Amino acid sequence: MDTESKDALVDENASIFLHSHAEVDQDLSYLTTFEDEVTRLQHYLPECNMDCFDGTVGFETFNSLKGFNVDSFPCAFDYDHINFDSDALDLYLAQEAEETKGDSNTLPATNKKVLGDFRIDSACKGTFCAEPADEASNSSYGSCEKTCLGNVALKSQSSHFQKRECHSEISSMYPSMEIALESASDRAPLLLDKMRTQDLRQVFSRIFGWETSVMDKQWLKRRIVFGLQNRGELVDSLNLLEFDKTSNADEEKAVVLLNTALSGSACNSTDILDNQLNSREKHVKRARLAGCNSLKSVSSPLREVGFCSVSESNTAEALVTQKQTRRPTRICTKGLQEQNSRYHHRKCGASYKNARDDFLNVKTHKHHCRRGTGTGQLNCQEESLKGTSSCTEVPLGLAVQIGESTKKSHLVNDFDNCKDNEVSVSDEDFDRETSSAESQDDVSEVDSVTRRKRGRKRKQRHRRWTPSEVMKLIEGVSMYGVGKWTHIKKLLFSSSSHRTSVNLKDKWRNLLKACNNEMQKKRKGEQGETQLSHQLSESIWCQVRELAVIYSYPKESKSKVSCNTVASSTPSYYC
DNA sequence: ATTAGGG
DNA sequence: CCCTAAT
Repeated sequence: MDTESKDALVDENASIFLHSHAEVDQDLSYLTTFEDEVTRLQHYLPECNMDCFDGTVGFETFNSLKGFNVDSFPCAFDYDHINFDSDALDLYLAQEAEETKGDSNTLPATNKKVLGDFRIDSACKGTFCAEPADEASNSSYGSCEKTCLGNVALKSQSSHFQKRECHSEISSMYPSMEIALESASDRAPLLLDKMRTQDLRQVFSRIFGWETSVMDKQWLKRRIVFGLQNRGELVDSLNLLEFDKTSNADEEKAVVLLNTALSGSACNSTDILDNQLNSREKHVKRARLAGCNSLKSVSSPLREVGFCSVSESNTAEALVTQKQTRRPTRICTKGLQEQNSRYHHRKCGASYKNARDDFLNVKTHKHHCRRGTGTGQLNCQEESLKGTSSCTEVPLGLAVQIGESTKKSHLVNDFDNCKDNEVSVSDEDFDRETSSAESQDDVSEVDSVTRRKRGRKRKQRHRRWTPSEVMKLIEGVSMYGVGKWTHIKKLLFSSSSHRTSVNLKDKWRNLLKACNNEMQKKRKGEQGETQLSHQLSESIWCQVRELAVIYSYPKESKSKVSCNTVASSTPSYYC
């Protein structure tokens, strides 16, 4: 590959990535998937250097000014395989485009290896390396000039990683990533490339459910490929496409095949979501390394399950998983603007904010609807439904513990009540926030139905604390003490963007209260246990009690804990 | 920016 | 979970 063609290649990639902001803002479909956000990210890093890819890898923790938050970067691995696919696809498309320039129709076999030969070098412990096995590419690998796209510059600097003791997890991640790469061996683009722009757009609309104004073939191809992948039908489609290709089918057929591949299960994303709302596998693909830097390596068993499923991407199960992982989203702004007077904007979690709102400058409006606003709440929900009927995504009923409603009065609003109505948020928020493998048990069908009836958007503010989260919190308190919420957050909840330090504090407060209630019940001999107490073993309460004694939470101690436990009772009495 | 505490 | 005050 000579210099000239490299430049051309860069240009090709530029056409992939560098859509204008106006274009991005105009077409809401740009904001629908993580992959789009990577694209958007690259607006800011058009030079496409190594760090650029670091950025895509650790998107959540990316800060345009500071680079990565090193602390949490190691936990951002859940996106890696996606990005690999993306970048590999970029490279592939670029090379393919270049090839087809000189050689119109034939698609050299060398194209295939572009994707297939990626390997993840796990030799560098704690360092994330992905390099093309291609020698030619490697030759200019280090330079990281504008050709880095062609070189697949996916390499993180070791220093970013060696800080954390995630090595084992990272290592265990490699197999799945390799598989992810394997499964992405894309021949779909081959066929897609033969299709006219109109066809691509047609396919796009079939996949995503709405028309896009984008005429960029590269972009459309990427979207389609990822759309297929999202629906877990990439493999199937590839098979169809492959077959189709060998049988000399024409473009029309390609469209038909693509549509066919999609029509079976994917044409109505709403229905799909309805049906698959509560599937526990939804989060698998994005299973993150939650708690990977936990000092005691509080491991979530579900994590392994997640990775396992990813590795088995050829199984039907994994297909389902993929299908549920990402889905098209529409950004709803119309109607909301009318409602803005009823809302007020509100800040949100720090990391979240940094990674998204600040950086991307997305139209991510957070609307806040408080109970005290009279008719506001109901109206806003109903009207936003009306005004944005075209984008009424199924509310992904998030976990709300019904059982807790009976205990609501005892806790500090642990059971939250419809405060935020967050719309126009890209999928990733949801995925990210629900991707924690631990939260898989959270989904309450009854509640999701309830929410749906109430016109609830898919964004739920309240996330039930899972037992493992509680355990992490308790562990954190025991290690750092009460009040060190920021430390605990950073060290144990760095991967849980939705758990802020304040949340931890609140949860601890609630835990103390709940713990106290448990004890009172025990004294009375009652057995009416809360759902929470079912999930949390007795040892948990025991730990809470002891910690409550040690650290005696301010104010809380005066009322119940200290009066009952510290003063009169032996903390370990019930243990 | 964090934390405590009320709602 | 949200908000505010205090630090």
